Amino acid sequence: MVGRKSLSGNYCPSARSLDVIGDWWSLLIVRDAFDGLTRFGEFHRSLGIAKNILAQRLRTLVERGILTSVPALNGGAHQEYHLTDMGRDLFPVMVALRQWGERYLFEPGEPHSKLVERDTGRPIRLDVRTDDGNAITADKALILKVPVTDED
Amino acid sequence: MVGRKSLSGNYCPSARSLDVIGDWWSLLIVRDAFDGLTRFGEFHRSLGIAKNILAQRLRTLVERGILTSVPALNGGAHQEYHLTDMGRDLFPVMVALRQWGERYLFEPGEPHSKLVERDTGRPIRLDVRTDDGNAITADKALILKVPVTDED
DNA sequence: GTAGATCGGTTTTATAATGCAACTATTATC
DNA sequence: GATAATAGTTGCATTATAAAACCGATCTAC
Repeated sequence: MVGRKSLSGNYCPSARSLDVIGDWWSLLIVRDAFDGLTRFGEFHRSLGIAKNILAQRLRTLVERGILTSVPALNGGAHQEYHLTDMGRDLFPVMVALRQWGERYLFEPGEPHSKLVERDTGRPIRLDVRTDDGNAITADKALILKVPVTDED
Repeated sequence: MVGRKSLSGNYCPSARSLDVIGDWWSLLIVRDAFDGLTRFGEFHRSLGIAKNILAQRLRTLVERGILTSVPALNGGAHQEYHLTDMGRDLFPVMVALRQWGERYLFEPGEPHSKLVERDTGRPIRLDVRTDDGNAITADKALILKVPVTDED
């Protein structure tokens, strides 16, 4: 292996996204960050990830601008990892994954965590639409490739 | 290594989803399938993936119900790989990834492929909402963990 | 204030996943 | 019927990952 293939030059935005957060652990760490976790040990316990891998992932997530490491809000001497705006904007990705998993990966009636609006308790979901509000399914969509340098 | 950690028993739907499609190549294959590719060689050329890895991924995607392999529509003797309903329902995940990538991983003005409504050419986007249509940002959401067996 | 526990990692070592190239069997093309 | 393309499989080299041991700095209990 000559190192994992990089998709960073690809003109498909999905491909570039996967290049950045498509590895095994990154999105799980982000999920925990959405859940309010900030410290090394918290991620470690929550995910059961090996510590060396966790350290490496946190480092690259910070490098790539998805997390920042800030020097502990509460006087403590440790670091805390917080989502940046870029990281927080992964929210729809998380919701999409969650929605799909709920539908296909749980037995009917099997318990699972739920995502709700904090204030009202209403369930949260997500839909694909055109900018004028029309709901879209996959078959009604079309990918326009970039004109010259075909790549996508 | 004792095999890559399985998250299939996790009560967080996002985690289970990542367990199924969270590896390096699966979502890229699915993206190409959305793009209309069906044959081994097409995926191979499009992704530049090693052939043994591609074969393995196609096999597990079929096993897991995301693709089906059908015996060539046009009399030909080869297999074709098509998205199942389960696979097609990954569409929002793809759109979410695409939208995030467009925003953060391209220079202003840098060309990239675009997703539009086939009939009208209108751009497609996606939003997180409550079931009564209220737009939601990450900070307004809350994950309700499953009651007894804390896991998520 | 010091002994022990906890936190946040790094290092080492073993194994699994990946990539590459070569090979094969089957199917299209001429 | 020869040639090439397709759709893989096999074997080997390399990389990524995991588990466990280790380590210094900090926090806690006494």
